[in-house]
Amino acid sequence: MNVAESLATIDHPALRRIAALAPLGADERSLLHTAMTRNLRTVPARRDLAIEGRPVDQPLIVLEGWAFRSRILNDGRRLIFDFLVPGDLIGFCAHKNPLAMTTISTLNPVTVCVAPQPLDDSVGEGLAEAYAVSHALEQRYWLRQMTRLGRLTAYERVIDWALEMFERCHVGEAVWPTSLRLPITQEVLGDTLGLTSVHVNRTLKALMRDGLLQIAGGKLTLLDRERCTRIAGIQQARVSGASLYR
Amino acid sequence: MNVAESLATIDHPALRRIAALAPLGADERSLLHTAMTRNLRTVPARRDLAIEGRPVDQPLIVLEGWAFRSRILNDGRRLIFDFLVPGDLIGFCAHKNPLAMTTISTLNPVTVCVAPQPLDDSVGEGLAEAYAVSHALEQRYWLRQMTRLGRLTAYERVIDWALEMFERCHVGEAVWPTSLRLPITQEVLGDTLGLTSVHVNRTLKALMRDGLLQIAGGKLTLLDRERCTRIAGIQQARVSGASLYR
DNA sequence: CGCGTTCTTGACTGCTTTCAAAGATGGTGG
DNA sequence: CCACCATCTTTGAAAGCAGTCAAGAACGCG
Repeated sequence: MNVAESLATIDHPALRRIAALAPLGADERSLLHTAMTRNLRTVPARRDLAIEGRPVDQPLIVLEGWAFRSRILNDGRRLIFDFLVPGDLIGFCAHKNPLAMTTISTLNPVTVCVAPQPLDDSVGEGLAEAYAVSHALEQRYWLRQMTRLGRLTAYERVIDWALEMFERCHVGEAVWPTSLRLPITQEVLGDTLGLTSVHVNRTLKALMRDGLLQIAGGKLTLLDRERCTRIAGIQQARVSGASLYR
Repeated sequence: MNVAESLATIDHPALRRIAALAPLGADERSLLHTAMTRNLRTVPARRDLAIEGRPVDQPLIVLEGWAFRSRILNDGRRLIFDFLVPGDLIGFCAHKNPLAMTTISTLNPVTVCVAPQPLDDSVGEGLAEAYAVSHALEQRYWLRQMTRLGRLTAYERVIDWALEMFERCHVGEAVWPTSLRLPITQEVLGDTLGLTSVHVNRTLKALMRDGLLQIAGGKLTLLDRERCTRIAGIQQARVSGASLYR
């Protein structure tokens, strides 16, 4: 691996996010790098990466694009559990013969690679730790989603969700940008927040009017992060002593 | 230990539930049995077994009593994520230095024991599998909870939740009893379903009027399981996840 | 440029909450 | 055994947040 490749890979958002979860050795980074440059698969937008109830196959890493986990009720109602962005893991299961618990669908073209397995105790300890922390974070997001759906108003839900998206996309980074590209419609956001798209629209208008945040043109912009954080007001528990958050 | 004790333990709901998750060898049952008769700890009602943000200590098995996982917002709003009943596991984490993601509080006196660790690959494979399946089930319940909170009406939420409680308490059992003792108030149920206790009360009245189920005197009774299943059945996943198009 | 998707807005409906107060329940001590 | 108290349940009236329905405007892609 030459220097140019090394730099390019180190800058890859997916690798950056995974590396932020646990300290990785040079050999582990190399394992990841190899996986990320081979066995790539790109799935077009609006396709399923997994279908609820079907057997889970190889564990994957999302390298490019966005996807979401959802469930659709018999009468058509849909709930979106969460989004998968570069650096997220798919299909890790500790037990035998696992079945997919949710459907995973792409929002735009998604590139994945097979997640490398830890080789032995020396090469892979950090990797295993990173996978475990990634899983713990996912659980934390699910708890936060339950709290949003169960106890926050529409206004609060949008704010809290927006902050979470920044967190997810910038794990371990000291500074957040002020905006984030989102390939999602208001309908998708509604199904994520347990609202109708009409009410999402009205709520977004109110949030912009109040100078808190803006979602327009496929871009989420935090207009007043300070005030958003205060309104969301949910205490955030850290999952690990490691300094993932500041 | 005399025979009577042994029989009593084999019939113990906690052991029965864990054994239903994966085939356990005689030595593994023995490990569990030893753990379940030593190092017991009983915590009174209305105490915390864990506090969000604090370090997680030994993994535990609930032997007796009920507890719940919750989060309380700054202004006092509370969401209950799920309930822990005999046979449920607490404090299993794959990564280092884990912190509790939720507070766990007891509803009545709860007896726990330390969960035995698998000894090696021969004695413990089934145990490890049981723990993994238990964890997967927990995640499944969380997804179901998100769906309830995000997309079901109050009426549907109560029904779906009631069926889930029977499922949780009778994992792997062919026949369900028609009723279940629940040490929970309507206030607790409201915080579980994202409703006010007042509306829970009204909804319960409606469900009883419609002959579907009854929650009274600390007992949940399924009056018409068939019809309840049909109403909650909207939660059954559709095979065609393909998602964006309705 | 044209068409389908997405966004926006208004009017109306309705599920759920809020507020308040009375009634039931269960445990405790006299 | 009963009085007493705290907790929990129940009910009504009014208000509010979010959903529904509908239609026009804006956007983006080919």
